Amino acid sequence: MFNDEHHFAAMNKKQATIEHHHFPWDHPRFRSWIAVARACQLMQQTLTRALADLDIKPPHLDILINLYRFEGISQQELARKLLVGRSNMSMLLPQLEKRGLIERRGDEKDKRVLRLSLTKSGRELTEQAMEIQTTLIEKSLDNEPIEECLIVAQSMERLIARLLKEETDLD
Amino acid sequence: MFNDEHHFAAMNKKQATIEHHHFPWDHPRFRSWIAVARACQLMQQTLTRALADLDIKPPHLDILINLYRFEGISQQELARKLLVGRSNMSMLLPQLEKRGLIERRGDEKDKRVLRLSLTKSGRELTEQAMEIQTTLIEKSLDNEPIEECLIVAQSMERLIARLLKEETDLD
DNA sequence: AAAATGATGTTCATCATTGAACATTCAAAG
DNA sequence: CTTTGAATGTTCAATGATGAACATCATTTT
Repeated sequence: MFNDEHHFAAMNKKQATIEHHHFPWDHPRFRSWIAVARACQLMQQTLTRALADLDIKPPHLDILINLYRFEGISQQELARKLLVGRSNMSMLLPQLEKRGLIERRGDEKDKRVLRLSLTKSGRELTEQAMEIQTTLIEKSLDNEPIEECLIVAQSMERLIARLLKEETDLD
Repeated sequence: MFNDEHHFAAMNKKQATIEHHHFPWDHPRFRSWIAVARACQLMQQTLTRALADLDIKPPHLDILINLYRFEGISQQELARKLLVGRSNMSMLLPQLEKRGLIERRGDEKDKRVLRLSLTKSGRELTEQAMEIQTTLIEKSLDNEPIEECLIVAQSMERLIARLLKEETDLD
């Protein structure tokens, strides 16, 4: 994946070994991250095809799974968990509601917030979709030792915490 | 990040320990993958803000970096490297061309293909943008030991190879 | 040579996502 | 109590990404 560049092919060996990290792709962390990003992209595309039969897409599944775990969550909280904007939820949730997969009920104490929950058919669809996603992930990662998966998970969670902290520090 | 679910809170301890992996979020690989996906999303958003001054977005940078490394690449090859559709390139490249960042010249041997290259200002902008991206990645990952970065990279590259193979097997 | 197959790039309709502007409602400060 | 500020959800225009249908050009088959 990182071969066949002919740019600067004439650079002599001495320079190439002495002058480290002149290009991004010479940085190990950079290359790691590019791999992560590409893997995510591919997984997303694969999942999209795997979910096609259920007529939902990854963003919808993200929503459904969170409603499955956190019944009565608000749109705002949902958006925060998914790291997307509120407006996005305002666009997607009415679709799911019209399909009879979710319900939106106004909170009694606070008339601003809408509390979300799955309907019966929504819960059933979610279970099917989660089964598909879990199978895909297991199938894709079953060659990776479990310890390495944990290392990856920990790295990513530290990264998430770090980026989120940076973000809130700016506000 | 995986606490506070009140769903099935009444499940007794025996069941919880004996019945493994009834829910996706109990699967270690599933949780790993969710973390990877969220981290990617956050990185993308952070990079978007970091690039705002240069008036380009991550997809443009992906293109520019590849043109920087692989001068004279075709649109098709570029789309393959970026794991996107050809139509996507047909939409984005004319924008970059109008901004004077890239050039598209028809191949002489094969009149179908357009060969892509950076202009002088395109190369300068790319270097600035790569500096920004590299700095962001280094800054975000400098707490992660280099060995763990390599483990992550290898895991991801195996995953990419695997998913790509699955894909071509279907055609 | 002619025809069929394949590869490359474009166009188009569709959809997810975003940020800004807005309305409503709540909470805090005066 | 009133005003001020913040939180929640909606609308809108703009953008990136996709797949299907199409047009060119190349390659292979017949």
